[in-house]
Amino acid sequence: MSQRDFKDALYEQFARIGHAMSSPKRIELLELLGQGEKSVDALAAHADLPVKNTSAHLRVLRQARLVERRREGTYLYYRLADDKVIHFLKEMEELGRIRLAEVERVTNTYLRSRDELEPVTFGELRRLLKRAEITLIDVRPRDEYRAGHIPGAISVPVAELRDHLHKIPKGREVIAYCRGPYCVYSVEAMALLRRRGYRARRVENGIPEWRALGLAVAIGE
Amino acid sequence: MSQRDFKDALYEQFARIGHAMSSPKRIELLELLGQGEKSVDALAAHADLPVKNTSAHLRVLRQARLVERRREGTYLYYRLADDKVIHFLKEMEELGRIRLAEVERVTNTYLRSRDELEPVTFGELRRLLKRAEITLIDVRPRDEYRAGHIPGAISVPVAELRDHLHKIPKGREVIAYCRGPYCVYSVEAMALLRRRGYRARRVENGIPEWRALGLAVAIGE
DNA sequence: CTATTATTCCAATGATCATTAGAATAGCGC
DNA sequence: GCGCTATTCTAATGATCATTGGAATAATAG
Repeated sequence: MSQRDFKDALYEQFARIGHAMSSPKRIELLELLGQGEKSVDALAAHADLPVKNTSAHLRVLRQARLVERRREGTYLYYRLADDKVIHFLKEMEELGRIRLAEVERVTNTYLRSRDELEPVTFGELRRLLKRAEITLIDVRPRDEYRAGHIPGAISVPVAELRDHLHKIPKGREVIAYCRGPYCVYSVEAMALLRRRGYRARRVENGIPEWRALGLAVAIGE
Repeated sequence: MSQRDFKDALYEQFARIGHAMSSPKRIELLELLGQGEKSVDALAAHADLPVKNTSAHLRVLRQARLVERRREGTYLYYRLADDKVIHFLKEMEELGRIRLAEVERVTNTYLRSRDELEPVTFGELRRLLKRAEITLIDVRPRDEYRAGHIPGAISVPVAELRDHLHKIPKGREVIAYCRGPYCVYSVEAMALLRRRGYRARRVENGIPEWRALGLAVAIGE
């Protein structure tokens, strides 16, 4: 084997990972899997894709060894193969944020200027939780809450928020978190709460980032 | 703008970075640029590509804002746009190493079993350098040495090693380093030195990794 | 201004990929 | 065994990409 062949073979293997990350839909699927394991069906629904299509993308991710799966009855549940995958994805997004002005532009267009949202950092959140001064709500779908949430948070999926406001006391500040920095659930939740007279803010990051820092995660109801 | 449009636009931006990393040759080019800035010409020679082709790949990398360039006379010199790029590349390779058994296989085929090489870690290298017990040689091309090398190393490009053995004292152990963990220069250098009766080892990582750790780099001759 | 060198742009080719229809599989309950 | 559901596999389509020949550009030297 020549030196050239060796290099070619080596870089080709690395490129498999790049290739897996070269499709917007595959990135979205990985991001969703960062919230916890999910069936093909559920992934398809969240990513707005036909199941067939989702299956094809998962195949590519599986070939790059980024995801694994397990069977339960007729369902196949996919999960990230390693914590490193989320870590890598976050690095990629940070590089995007730094290098690509378009990311900032797109984000500002939809989320308004980020600063207007007065996001809460994890550090501040932990201080506030310790003093028990706030109500922390997890506005993701309930199964994602079950798969892992910040200790002390209560589950109020954004779709049910309007009907469950009675669960949330008015005197205390409400802090919402969801999937991550680009997830809109907490933005929507915050807007609704403020309209109803609550003091409300959102956390700037989500569960995958919380996990990546090695912070404790509560599981189940 | 709907939530769906927002997500699509956002993930499409991130996918630009994945796409840039989805070609083996582009990864090789980034790796080369991790050694220091280089002309299209030089990149083409190192990567074993036609200049035209190299130019096209650099175009893609430039569109993803991973590289920048500067003109000097009729030459264009490309460089990495940010230290984060190398950092990201290294993350990708680590994920590859963990996830892709093929990488191990390819590596072992060419470099023999890695363990046989008795690689020196950066930690050990620094201890040995402090005690001045070894001769440290940089076996990369001379321009890469000039662009940045480990303080205390002397430049002996692997191609010239055979004719410059007189520069290297026989009593002390010789340690060689090159571009990184998959670079074969130091492996070749080590083999030659051992045949000639030297005690020789190689460093397990290279300059990009040294830089990524924030360690001091010497520039020039 | 012309010639020369390094590089890019344009356009066309073939290769690879995403998507999607239709057939096939795997597990389950009967 | 049969029917049902979730998912995958196979194959074909069109879209995108890498590659490459030929023309164009940009800087320099004469």
